[in-house]
Amino acid sequence: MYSERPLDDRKLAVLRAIVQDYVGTEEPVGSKALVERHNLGVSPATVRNDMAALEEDGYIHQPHTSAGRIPTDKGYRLFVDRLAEVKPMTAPERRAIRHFLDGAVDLDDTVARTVRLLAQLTRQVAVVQYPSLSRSTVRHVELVALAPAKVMLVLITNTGRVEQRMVDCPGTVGETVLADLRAKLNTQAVGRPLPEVPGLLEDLPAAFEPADRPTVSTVLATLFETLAEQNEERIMLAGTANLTRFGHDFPLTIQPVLEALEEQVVLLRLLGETADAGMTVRIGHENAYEGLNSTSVVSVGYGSGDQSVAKLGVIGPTRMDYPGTMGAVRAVARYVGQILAES
Amino acid sequence: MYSERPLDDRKLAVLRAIVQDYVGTEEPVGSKALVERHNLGVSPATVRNDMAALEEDGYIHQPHTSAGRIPTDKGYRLFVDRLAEVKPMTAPERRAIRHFLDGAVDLDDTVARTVRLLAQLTRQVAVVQYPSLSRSTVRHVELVALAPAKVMLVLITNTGRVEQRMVDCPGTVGETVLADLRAKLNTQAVGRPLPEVPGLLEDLPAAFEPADRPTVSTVLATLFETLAEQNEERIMLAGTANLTRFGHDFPLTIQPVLEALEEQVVLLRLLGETADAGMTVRIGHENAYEGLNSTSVVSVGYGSGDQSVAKLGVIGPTRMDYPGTMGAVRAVARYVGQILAES
DNA sequence: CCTGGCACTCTGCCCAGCTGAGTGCCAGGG
DNA sequence: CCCTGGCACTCAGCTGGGCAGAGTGCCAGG
Repeated sequence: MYSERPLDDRKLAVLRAIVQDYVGTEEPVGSKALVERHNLGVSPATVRNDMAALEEDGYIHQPHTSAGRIPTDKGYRLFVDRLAEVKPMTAPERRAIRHFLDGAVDLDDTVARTVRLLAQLTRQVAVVQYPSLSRSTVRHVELVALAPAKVMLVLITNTGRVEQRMVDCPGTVGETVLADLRAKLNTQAVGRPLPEVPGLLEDLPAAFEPADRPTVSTVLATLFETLAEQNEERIMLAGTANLTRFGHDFPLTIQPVLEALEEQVVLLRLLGETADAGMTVRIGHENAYEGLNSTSVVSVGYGSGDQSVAKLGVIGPTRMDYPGTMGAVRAVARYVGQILAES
Repeated sequence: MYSERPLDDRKLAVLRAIVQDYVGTEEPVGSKALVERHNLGVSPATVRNDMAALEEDGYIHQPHTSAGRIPTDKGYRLFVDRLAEVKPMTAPERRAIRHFLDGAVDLDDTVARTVRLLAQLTRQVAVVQYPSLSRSTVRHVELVALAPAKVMLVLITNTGRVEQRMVDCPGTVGETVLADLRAKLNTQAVGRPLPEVPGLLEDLPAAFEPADRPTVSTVLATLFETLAEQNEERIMLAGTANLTRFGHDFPLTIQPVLEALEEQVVLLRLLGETADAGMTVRIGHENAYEGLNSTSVVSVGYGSGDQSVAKLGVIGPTRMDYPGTMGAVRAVARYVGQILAES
């Protein structure tokens, strides 16, 4: 890479204007239109020179001679990093968000409302990850005998998530043993982060009669399995209908995106790349997944306290309203966090 | 409506050939191409006469003069009712279905696998409704004291579905009362269909000490609420990426469909219109929901025994391979039923 | 009742020409 | 040294005419 001259303020202003106009009109923007719409204080000819410089540096691009300019991924990147301010939600908007999310009755409902809200606010595709097991703590463990040798194990986390598994025991399970195990499990595990639990319970079978140990071990094994099942991470989607407003060249753009959205794995990885703190914006080719090369992903972690337990975000065309989208994503994440903390 | 002459066999054969060709090529089919591809044993001119008759009766339609014919909704309807045989799955296909579904570990997984499988087999959008509470029976009810006045209620159905609710009780709940209530609930409700349960338990508070009755009533109220929550019916979707192969005239066709797919309510109503027994095919305008006017829905009930507990189906363009789609839908429904019955 | 022949009607495509937007470059002025 | 107005140039997109091909409807004859 050869060294680039630093861009002076006016060139930055021109780039900002180009991004704003292009996002608004979806059409390549020319020098004349630019000076008319923005008070740049210079003539079109001057703007043209700046544009030529911006193009040489790779911030904008011309679809063909005698067309206006379009920002490149690099241009959007600069815009996001240095030229745009996250647009805060207005007070009524905040109230509406708050109100909408407050109506939720359980975790499923909270996530469902969040994802719909986000899709509606940004008019793009919204993605919300369920609070992941790995960063939650145990609220309660319950054991229920369903049949002589069949026990149901229920794990409840502090985020309100409930996981249940059937356990087939090696022999009949006495109610007293079950009660004992239940009590011990809860005393030792409640309040602890999920990943720590296996270590804490390792020696539990030793506290039981030798005859009961196989049963205890079986139950523990299932519990550990449940705890470890990272791949059980779930995701909820909304706003796919907004894809139709993506661009004019349809099937080509939309199909890979729809395919990506069907793959939980892809979405999880996508959200996984979100930095733990602060908002992450991945523009166009910055996305590892090829099908999303012409989309941008704005994502952020959310959590019930200071720590983030899961991620959420939106997926839209690279040509999106970054300040507005980022504002909406941030606001929604903040409120979901509050809701989770309260419940 | 004026009386229509009965269509003779050859006209029916012509209609069948038109449907088959159009489904294959996606292009209006003309008389010459028809006689070449199918052994109709007559000349194009004759076919033309038949086509004119079919058109007059509204079974086919000409986009413009000097174009071939396209089946109308009415044409597809006749085809489905009288001309098509459900295409059974081949033995290897059946094995693959069986094998794929057998790998499921719980209800969520079963539904997820089913919907993906269906989408893949039909290359269309697949919809699967979770086994609904209303037709299931109670397998177990569990009560867990989480805090002095906080009880968790867990309801498990014979289809493997688990619903849990938090109950805030009016006062501290003693463990003995809870155990008593738990026992009574299970004795009276297990094995009963969900809708019957409220009637059976109505008088339960009377069996307790007056002091405990408010608690018992509160728990019961929550239980009944859970039972009644029909709107909790959930649906899983897959194969939306297949929408891109829908037609050439893109955004217009696809957008209303995507919007419909986002609305659980619409999907539920759609599946709700499925007849309880046998397969239902709704073609084009036969769909009540306007956005799906250019799509067909093939749906069927499935269940763990003789009775259907939920519905599943696919949504595709009216121009779809009906015999193949119907075969796939029927086969998948049958196997899911078996899986549910076994678990 | 079927068939071959024929005239007719369209759509889709190609080509040419025009228009307009937008550019790059240059010479002149603050 | 940077900005500006002017000017020639390029090229996508639209328009209109002309052409080819597919497909039809109708008719008279077997």
